[in-house]
Amino acid sequence: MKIQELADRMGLTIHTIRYYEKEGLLDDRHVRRESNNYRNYSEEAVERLKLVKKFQSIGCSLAELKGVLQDLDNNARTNQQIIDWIRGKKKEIESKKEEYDQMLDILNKMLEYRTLLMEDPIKAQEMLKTWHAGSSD
Amino acid sequence: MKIQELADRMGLTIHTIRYYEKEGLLDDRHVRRESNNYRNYSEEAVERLKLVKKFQSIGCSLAELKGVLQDLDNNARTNQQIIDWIRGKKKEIESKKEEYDQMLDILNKMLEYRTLLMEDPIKAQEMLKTWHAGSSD
DNA sequence: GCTTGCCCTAGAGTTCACTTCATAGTTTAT
DNA sequence: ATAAACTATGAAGTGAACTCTAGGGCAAGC
Repeated sequence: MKIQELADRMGLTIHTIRYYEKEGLLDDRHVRRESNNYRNYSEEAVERLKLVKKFQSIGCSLAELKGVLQDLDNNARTNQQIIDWIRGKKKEIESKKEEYDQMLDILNKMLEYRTLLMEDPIKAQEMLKTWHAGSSD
Repeated sequence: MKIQELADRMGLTIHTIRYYEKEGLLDDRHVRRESNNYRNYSEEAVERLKLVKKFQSIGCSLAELKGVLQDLDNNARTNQQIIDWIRGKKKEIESKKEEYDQMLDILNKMLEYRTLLMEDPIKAQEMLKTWHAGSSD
């Protein structure tokens, strides 16, 4: 498949895909060149880019991703190193999820207040007071 | 309190704090100038920066944050607009959390496989096969 | 055969969120 | 009184991840 098709399928621009290749996130299992020098992508490229997007969505930098993917590809690290990396990542993600939960709490309170403000502004005022009494951070 | 003290308390650099001010995240409730032109921060500045950090940690850009904070400050938007914004943010966070959960699943599988690989490589091989049979994305 | 459209490369430009620098005024300690 | 330490400003620099441009090669339709 040619680059534009892959870009459409993945929701990326052709620039981004070429950029990823330059950054070492794709290798010859994913891209080959046709006789006219056009890039030709395999289905594996789709899977690879899905993985890239997934990791990226949880805050992996491209550099980190590159390391991980290459290590998985060619077993550059020992199994123990990989296990350690996975454990570290899991912790990161779990604490990130906690932050998100805290943020959801904040938003829920805000929403509660704002909704009440539309229905019963006086009660909303009271709500504010109880918050200010008991919130310190 | 002067800038270095605030920086220490918040775990930020003085540069970052001045930068935030320049970007409109702090106003005269948070910073005033002394006669010598030094910035003098109130306790509210601490709360404000905590809020900034919180929003930032869930992926808000400073620009978005500026809009939100200013709107909350001076009621620039209608209550309904704010409610809509909160609902939108909640959805964003919830779908982000789902992504994190998916990622945790992936990591857990990887961990399971890698652990087994150390204890019983043959079983690990079998594990790989069952995955490849049933995974498409 | 010529236009239109997709492909190539190398490199410059952009945005975000800082970070560093140059230069200078102020305060504090010795 | 002078040095060290803190403050100020404006502007330039950084790194990540794109994004765009210039200048060119191939390919498909009329």
